[in-house]
Amino acid sequence: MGNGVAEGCIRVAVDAVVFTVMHDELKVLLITRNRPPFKGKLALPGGFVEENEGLEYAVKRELTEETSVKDIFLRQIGAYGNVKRDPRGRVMSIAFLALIRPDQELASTADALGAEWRSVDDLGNLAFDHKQIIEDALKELRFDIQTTNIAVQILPKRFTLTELQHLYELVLKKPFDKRNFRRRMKELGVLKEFSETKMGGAHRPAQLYGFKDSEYLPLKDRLQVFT
Amino acid sequence: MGNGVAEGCIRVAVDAVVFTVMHDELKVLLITRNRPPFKGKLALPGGFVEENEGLEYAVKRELTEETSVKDIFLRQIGAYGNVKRDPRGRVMSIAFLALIRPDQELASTADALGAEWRSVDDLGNLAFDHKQIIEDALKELRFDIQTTNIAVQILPKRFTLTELQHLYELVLKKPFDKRNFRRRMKELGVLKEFSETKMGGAHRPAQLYGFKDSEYLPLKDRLQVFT
DNA sequence: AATATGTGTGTTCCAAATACACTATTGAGT
DNA sequence: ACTCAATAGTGTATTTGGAACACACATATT
Repeated sequence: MGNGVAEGCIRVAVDAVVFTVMHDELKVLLITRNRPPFKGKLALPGGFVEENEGLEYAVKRELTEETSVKDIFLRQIGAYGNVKRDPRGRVMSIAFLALIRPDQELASTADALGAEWRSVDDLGNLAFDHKQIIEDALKELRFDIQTTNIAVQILPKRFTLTELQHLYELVLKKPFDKRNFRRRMKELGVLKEFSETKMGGAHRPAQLYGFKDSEYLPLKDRLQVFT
Repeated sequence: MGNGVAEGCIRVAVDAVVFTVMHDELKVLLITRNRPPFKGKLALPGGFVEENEGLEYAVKRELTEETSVKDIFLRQIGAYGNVKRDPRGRVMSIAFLALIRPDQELASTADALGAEWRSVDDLGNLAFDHKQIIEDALKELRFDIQTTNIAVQILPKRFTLTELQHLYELVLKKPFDKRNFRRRMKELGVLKEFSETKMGGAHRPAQLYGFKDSEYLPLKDRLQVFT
């Protein structure tokens, strides 16, 4: 300990792990780095936190700067502080998780050579420890989708229960029984039913549903194992 | 963005939320601050991360320096990065959680006016946002005790099932049925039975148990809500 | 009208959670 | 030696909720 002004001063970055579903695959949003280190490699969108901004503000700003994605909900998942994780020197990073609709514009910007959606099963080598961060984020996502209404963020205002089930099956990588899934979802009490139906297919039109709450919300306070 | 060497440079601290159980109460380890800001106030043990040390190393070092508690397991629970959380300027903190045996020596050191155990129900005003951090840590602890073997850290090598149940009841603030508790604990398969019994009381001697694994370990990979 | 696709309801079956009350063993006191 | 107090230890019946499954219904396509 001491009294130095710069004591404990470390460069702090934020990184966003943004998931979506496209073409029946779970995708994560990556950029191609435009600067060393790891120039030309794929990495999570992110960057350094400014002196006068909060972490959540910083990650949203960086995300918009690098991918033009904006106005999304991001949840903090952890701090990565390994001394050697960045070749430039000591840089720690706070990682955030999001799940968004696939219809966002991904503009190229000055800060990155372009953003793209990559399948989580086919990431290749990534810059820094970003592969590890994505793995951790995926675990959090799988947990969150079972215990919060985070699905609000990716689904349109109105969706069918079949679409909802597809999402769950894709994220959790396992099939569900249709009838039981519908029953349980309705019993959770987080959905509202619209009077409209979705026409268009060669089949009976599907009832449309939406979430009652549009903010991130734990479904039950927290899981109880011992009751 | 830019190229400044000090870009994104923020002072980074670590804080330890260390719980134990004493006199049938859940306690948290606090120090009295010896320096401004908040001089004389209670705070979590912690301090600035050095340039060349990892986060976990830093929090262990600070904890030992300030309370002489050492060799314990600490799990990261999150980063606190509010711009205004420290009157000295921009300081963020990474918080860690631990659960330890109550028989540790708490020595006074140069860095703090002494460490003490305080009941979580009677904290009073704390420095910084430490009250919030403790609240969050308590939620994590309640979750962890149900989904990991974190109880290893606080229990002696050998303990009775009644002692184990007391711990759970205290942390989760609810009573359990003795028979169901014992059955489920045994079925979890994380306990081993010793042949010895605990003599001494004016009653039938209790069977002694221990944990098979002594490292922090999720009991099931992660909770499944949708099966 | 036959078919493909998806919706909606009812029933059975099984596993997990819950509720519940007595016996066993020791030490202390007399 | 006997009794009492105190805690350890145990088994079963019932309920509940989820999973699996059968079937009926509605619509658009051909």
